[in-house]
Amino acid sequence: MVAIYPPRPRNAEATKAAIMAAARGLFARGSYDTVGIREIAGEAGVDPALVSRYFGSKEDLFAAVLNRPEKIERIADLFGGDAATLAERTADMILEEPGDENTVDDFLIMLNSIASATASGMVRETILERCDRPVAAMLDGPHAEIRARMLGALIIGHIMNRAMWGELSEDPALRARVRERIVEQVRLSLSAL
Amino acid sequence: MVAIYPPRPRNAEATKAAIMAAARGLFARGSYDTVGIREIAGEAGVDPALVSRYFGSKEDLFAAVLNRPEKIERIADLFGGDAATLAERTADMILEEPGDENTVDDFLIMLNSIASATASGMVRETILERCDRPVAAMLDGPHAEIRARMLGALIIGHIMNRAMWGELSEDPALRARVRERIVEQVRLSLSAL
DNA sequence: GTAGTAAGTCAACAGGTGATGACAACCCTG
DNA sequence: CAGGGTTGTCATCACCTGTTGACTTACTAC
Repeated sequence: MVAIYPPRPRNAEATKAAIMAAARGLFARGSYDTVGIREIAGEAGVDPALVSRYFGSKEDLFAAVLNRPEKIERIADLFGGDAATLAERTADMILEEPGDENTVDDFLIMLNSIASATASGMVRETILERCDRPVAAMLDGPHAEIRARMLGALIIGHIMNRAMWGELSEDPALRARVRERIVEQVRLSLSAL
Repeated sequence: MVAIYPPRPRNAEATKAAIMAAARGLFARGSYDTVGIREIAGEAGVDPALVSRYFGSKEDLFAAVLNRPEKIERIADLFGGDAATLAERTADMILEEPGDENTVDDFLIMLNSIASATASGMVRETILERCDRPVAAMLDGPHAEIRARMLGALIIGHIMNRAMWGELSEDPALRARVRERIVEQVRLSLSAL
């Protein structure tokens, strides 16, 4: 027996949001090239044609995901706050619990598609503007750029590591030790002269 | 470079090698999904059909690139040597000069394709077997696995950083300072408890 | 020189991709 | 009720992908 659902409520706003959410989730687990429009539409429960209709092209959709206001705000909070607690904030972000609105996913979306011919430009620009520049601006002292990049390398590494192998550990005590070490690493990177 | 005259010497071994070299170079700059067989063949100056003929499938070709003996040996040297100088070796690898036979490229091939549906499994296995396991075996003390992973994160981050933004700096003095800092970072990661 | 085989070439295939335009259902306004 | 604009559906296009099989060319052994 097949349940008959109402075809789909005619609600453009909700449809757009569903597409966006599906794209976000899929782009965080695959890359720009591996994730298809039909796959996104299927995950969102929407006709594939609507993706093109509402977002123009796949490229535009990816750009929209990259520039989601929630993401931009979250990253601005992370890199624009107090310099004294940057290391702690960074470590907490890296060890963040999985969830729907996850900063780690925002980074994964960028990192997973950095080798894509189409998306790499956008990704690079976004990282430069949203991450490197704010961090470099926050740091004082010589070679702020290089120190910002070394922090960037650390974050990239830990996030890809986590994506590859899952959470580091479920033991809270061990997690606390790992967090401490990450904080130390970040501090060291930020003081790199 | 490929001589266009005479048309092409009938030499299966050289052809295979040319394909392999082209694939290696392209996979280090793009991902498994973005690099096509026609592109590889073009770069090697070879008919696309020969790629399938000599390597079976694109997947098999990628696996062959992943398991190149030179690469395996290089990585084994890096992670299998003396634990006391591991930090220095790692830093030198990260700051390696560009070249044809570059360890950084070997890592990039793996990292760029880690989000590919087809290649990610191979890549994960390779990293686990060739990097994580040797490092964990080399370390003694508690939680060798986690410490190996933290070193892995560091390497991944620095290599992706370098691929994104190019060499850190051309000033030799600055490079030396950066190297020092990386050595410190690696030491810290290896001692993470 | 000639057969046999290795090496390279070419055209085509099935399948998948992003994108489009015509159509149908719906809702809100008059 | 009738209109128009919005929202969703469907079939299809042109293109690109990996792969294959039939063909031609070159080399080697007899």
